[in-house]
Amino acid sequence: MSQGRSSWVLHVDLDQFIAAVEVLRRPELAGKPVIVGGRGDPTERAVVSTASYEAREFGVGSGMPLRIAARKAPEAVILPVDGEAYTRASEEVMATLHAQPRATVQVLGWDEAFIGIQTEDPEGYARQVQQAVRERTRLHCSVGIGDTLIRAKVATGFGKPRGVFRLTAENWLEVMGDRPTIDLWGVGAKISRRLAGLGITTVAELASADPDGLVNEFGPKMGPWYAQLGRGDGARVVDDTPWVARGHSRETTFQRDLTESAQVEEAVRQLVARVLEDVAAEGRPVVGLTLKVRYAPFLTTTFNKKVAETFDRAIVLARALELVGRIEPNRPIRLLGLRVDLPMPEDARDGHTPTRGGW
DNA sequence: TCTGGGGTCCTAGGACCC
DNA sequence: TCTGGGGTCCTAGGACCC
Repeated sequence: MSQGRSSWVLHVDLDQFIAAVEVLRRPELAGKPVIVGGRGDPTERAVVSTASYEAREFGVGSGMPLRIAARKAPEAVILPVDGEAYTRASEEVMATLHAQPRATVQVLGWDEAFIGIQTEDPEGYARQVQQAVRERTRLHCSVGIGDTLIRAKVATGFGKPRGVFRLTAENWLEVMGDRPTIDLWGVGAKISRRLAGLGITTVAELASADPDGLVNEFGPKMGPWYAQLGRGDGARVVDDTPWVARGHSRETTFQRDLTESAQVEEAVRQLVARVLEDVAAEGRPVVGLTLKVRYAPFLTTTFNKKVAETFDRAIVLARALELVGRIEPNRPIRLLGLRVDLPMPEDARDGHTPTRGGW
């Protein structure tokens, strides 16, 4: 590590991004509890997109029903989601990252990206990145430094807010070993429970788990992937290949449950029309169609239909309406939400397409 | 008045073919 | 009358992330 420049992965993550963007254009909100979600109306069915740190002190967090958030933080200012504003801010941030010297940038979403960099002083580089982002956008970010993408990503959490943290093979188990598996990126409530069923509750236990047991439980891909996650191992190279969408979707939640098939048809027509706009812009044909029907918060039914490569709106709509015909034909309709997914052809990048396991 | 909307990827099982 | 295995495609469903 002392000779020349070593390769590092930096993970840059904006702090309370959406709330921060809102505060920038409403300076009077600085230091106040701010919640952004839905149309900003806590009486509607909607959830919190982001809460400011002040709002989080009341126990408000992302994904929480807006109604409950408003109850927990009655003083909070609740604002509607303004996707275009966040897209603009995001573009400024990413342009700043791309302008960093020698940086390879892999954008992960609105508010985070990996940077691949060769340097002797990753902390110094990270501080430079933070300063550049702050000067150009007035937004603050945290930076994780790692020798793999996974370690960099996990490291960021220890840097928040506005900090820098380094996580490598050297200190991974020391820092993460005793933590529950759910703290890992990619392990949620369900998987951590299944891991516990195998006697694995901590990251250290997962890191040294019997590979065969994991394959038995999770299959040939996910089994080895979870073992690798436990060790923090994986890809070390930041991949700046332009991202190509695998498909597009539109989802909606009804303020009042739908009960008539005519209403369902109309809703599907609208969703299909909206998602086809994205597909038309991409210029690649649709190759399938999935209709997800939400009957209750946790009860979803999926209908798939293979579609021969087509750009034809009428055909796509007709296929979607065929699927509508399969929704509970013998029972009264009571629909909470709908989602239409339109996959597009795999991009021919000779097997390069990064997968979750590729991390 | 109980849960958004946009994504990604994996697995199991049945149908079908050789 | 009894009995294969492997591969691929498609559908349904699940899990997770921001």
